[in-house]
Amino acid sequence: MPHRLLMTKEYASLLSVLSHPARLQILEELRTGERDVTSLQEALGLSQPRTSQLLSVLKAHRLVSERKVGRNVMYHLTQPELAAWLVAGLAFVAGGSVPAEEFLSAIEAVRQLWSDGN
Amino acid sequence: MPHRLLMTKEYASLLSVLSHPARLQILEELRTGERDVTSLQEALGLSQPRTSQLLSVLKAHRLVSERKVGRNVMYHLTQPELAAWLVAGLAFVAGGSVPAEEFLSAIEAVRQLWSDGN
DNA sequence: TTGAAATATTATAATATGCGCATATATCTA
DNA sequence: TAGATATATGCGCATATTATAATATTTCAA
Repeated sequence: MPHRLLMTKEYASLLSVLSHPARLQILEELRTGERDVTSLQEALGLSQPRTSQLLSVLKAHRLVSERKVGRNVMYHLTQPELAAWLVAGLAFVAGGSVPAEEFLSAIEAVRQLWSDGN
Repeated sequence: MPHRLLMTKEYASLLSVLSHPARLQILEELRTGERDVTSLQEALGLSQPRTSQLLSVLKAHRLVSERKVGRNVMYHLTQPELAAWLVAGLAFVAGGSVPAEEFLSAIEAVRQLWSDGN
């Protein structure tokens, strides 16, 4: 398979990992540093197994890395710059349309959230 | 539904549209300007109906816009900056690992392709 | 070593997506 | 108007993804 197509496929597969609300939220939580599974689980309001499998998907694509501390597992962004790139991508939500006022403010709110230390 | 979750869902849905090799290729083709359906169809080696439905997905999410010219339909990026953002995202393919030499060069090749006028 | 806490894995039912095929629509040209 | 060209749409099936529930593994602490 030619390089270009290979790349396109790899890239598409990366994007498909990102294209999931809960996985995006996990990345959002990790933008400020390490978190253990239970902490993420509570922040997202998900079950423990669900949280764990979402993390394993992110891990499989090397978006997050783990570190064992006692009986906990701490997760962090493998490449912290990913968070900034994701924030930049928010600009394309709602496409080229003229979005509703409310929607614009929602975008801005989330942008803040991701940018600030919270 | 709170703003934040709404946004996350919207964003995830945008990313899912991007997470498809052929759709990425279409966006790649459009990075330099307008193209009609037949031209895209030939560039991608897809059937006409398939090309058309891929375009309709991109259109539904306002990533591309159309313009009728005679009996042709010309498509273009609604937000041309999307292409640059996608190029930046290539950095995260293969995650934080140390990728094989060959793989790195493939990334670079594609980056060139997207950046240059071809 | 036994129990409890933290995390991971597996099986599975429900749902969504991808894609080929047939067909429809619209526009131009002879 | 008939035919050809360009594009779009609807349907159906195969496959992929999501999410829940049950179960397993690891580690600590008493």
